[in-house]
Amino acid sequence: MGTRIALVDDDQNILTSVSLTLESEGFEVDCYHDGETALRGLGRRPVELAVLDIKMPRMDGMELLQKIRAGSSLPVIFLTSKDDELDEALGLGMGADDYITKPFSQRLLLARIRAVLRRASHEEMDPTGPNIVRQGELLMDPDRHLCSWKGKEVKLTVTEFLILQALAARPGMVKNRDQLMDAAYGESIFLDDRTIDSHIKRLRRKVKAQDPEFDHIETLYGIGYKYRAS
Amino acid sequence: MGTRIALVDDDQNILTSVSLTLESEGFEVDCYHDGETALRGLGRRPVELAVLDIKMPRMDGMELLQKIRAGSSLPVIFLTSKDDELDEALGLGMGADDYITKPFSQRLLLARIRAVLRRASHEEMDPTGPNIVRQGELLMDPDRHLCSWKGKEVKLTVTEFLILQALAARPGMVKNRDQLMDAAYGESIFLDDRTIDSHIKRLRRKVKAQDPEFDHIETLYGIGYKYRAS
DNA sequence: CCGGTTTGCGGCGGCTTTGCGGCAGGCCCG
DNA sequence: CGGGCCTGCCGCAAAGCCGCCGCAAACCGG
Repeated sequence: MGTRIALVDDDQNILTSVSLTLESEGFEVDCYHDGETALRGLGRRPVELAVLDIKMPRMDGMELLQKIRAGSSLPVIFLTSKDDELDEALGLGMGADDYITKPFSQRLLLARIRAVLRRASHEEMDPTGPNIVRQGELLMDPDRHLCSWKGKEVKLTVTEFLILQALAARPGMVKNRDQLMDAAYGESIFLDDRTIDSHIKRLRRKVKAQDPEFDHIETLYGIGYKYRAS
Repeated sequence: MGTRIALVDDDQNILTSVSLTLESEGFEVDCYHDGETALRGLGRRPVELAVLDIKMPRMDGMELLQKIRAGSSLPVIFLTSKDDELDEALGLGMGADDYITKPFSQRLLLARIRAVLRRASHEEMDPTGPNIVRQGELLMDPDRHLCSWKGKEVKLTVTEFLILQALAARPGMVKNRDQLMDAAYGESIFLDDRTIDSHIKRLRRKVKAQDPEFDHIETLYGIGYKYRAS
């Protein structure tokens, strides 16, 4: 008998197509149209993983996740609409294990489901999970190379991404240019210190393009930079 | 038997979800709803790490931390709401070992807990810990280049920071100008003694800008300076 | 109380660090 | 091969920092 999965979405199309796919892969699927019925259903028929749409009538995914998490550590994958603010992916911060943006391929969903299940089963030895950085309004997902400020996407190059990540992962902590260099490139590479300044310049410019108020990348004269928590 | 962790938060949701996660990871968890009961409980059942919400009824995390620190070096991780003020981040200055802003993923919390525990266990042999200075209302955290008086940030330059640190690290102890020079720059540099006076001048001015009453940097005529404990 | 010494403090010139526009080489992709 | 992006660096201007000066006030021993 296959692994049981709960699927919660108010879109009947998704419900049927996804459940067909999953069943053809040997999973057993419980479908729900909204959060409230899902919550009741989950009480009666426990599952090993839940796939939740974020936007739903009566009780949305976020709220449902909280209620679920109040009583168990059930693995959860979120479905988010592309044009839902990226912000919603913050659900990850709420304790979801992964998320997928619509539209998505069945193949991708399957891969994610299997990955989450794998992680859940031997959790201690495989701490490889989505390594989301969330600092106030800043959201970074290295796995998908996604970065957003106040829900609006900020397109960063790899180097910029790594530097911002290094800063935001430890808000308040001062990083000198060498440390940022190490974060961006491996250790032991020789470049002008001031190259970091250039990246900081471009970083600030890009985020400010979304929000002129942004000023969380602080300069410490003679020391380096730090990310100021909100 | 797993490592014992105390979890203190007034939000039942967090209490249950976090404790479930931690227990599934092999930790043993003691839950408390507020600081007062936590303090009593900690006396009866010692733990190896405490996770505290900053905002709580009856006795908040900050106060609890102080009471804990009065009698032990128990590792502490703070939970902060994202809209708590900067001041809260200073909880670190109060001697917390790390902090996480809500909402947070279970995964992140786990990672931080393990990191703090790892650091704590290695601490005896590796004195490279956070080197926080706390003297009454004065807080200094070199890693974050953070200095605050009565919760208000005081922006210092590197030299000023080093000098104040040298003074405040040993309150009451007199330092002559050469000693302060050594603290600020390495040893063996030749500068006019009176340069120190300039830094002291600017230091006093900056702290007084936050609190005109401040007078803890004392002059010892013909000898040097000392930091007077509150 | 007096004179010499020490300190507080405003200010200033020079040096260092940073912000930022710009540019040219490199890489990737069509 | 051509165009577009990324990137490292340069150079200038602005900002920040620091050491020192000079004067007035504070201090202290006699």
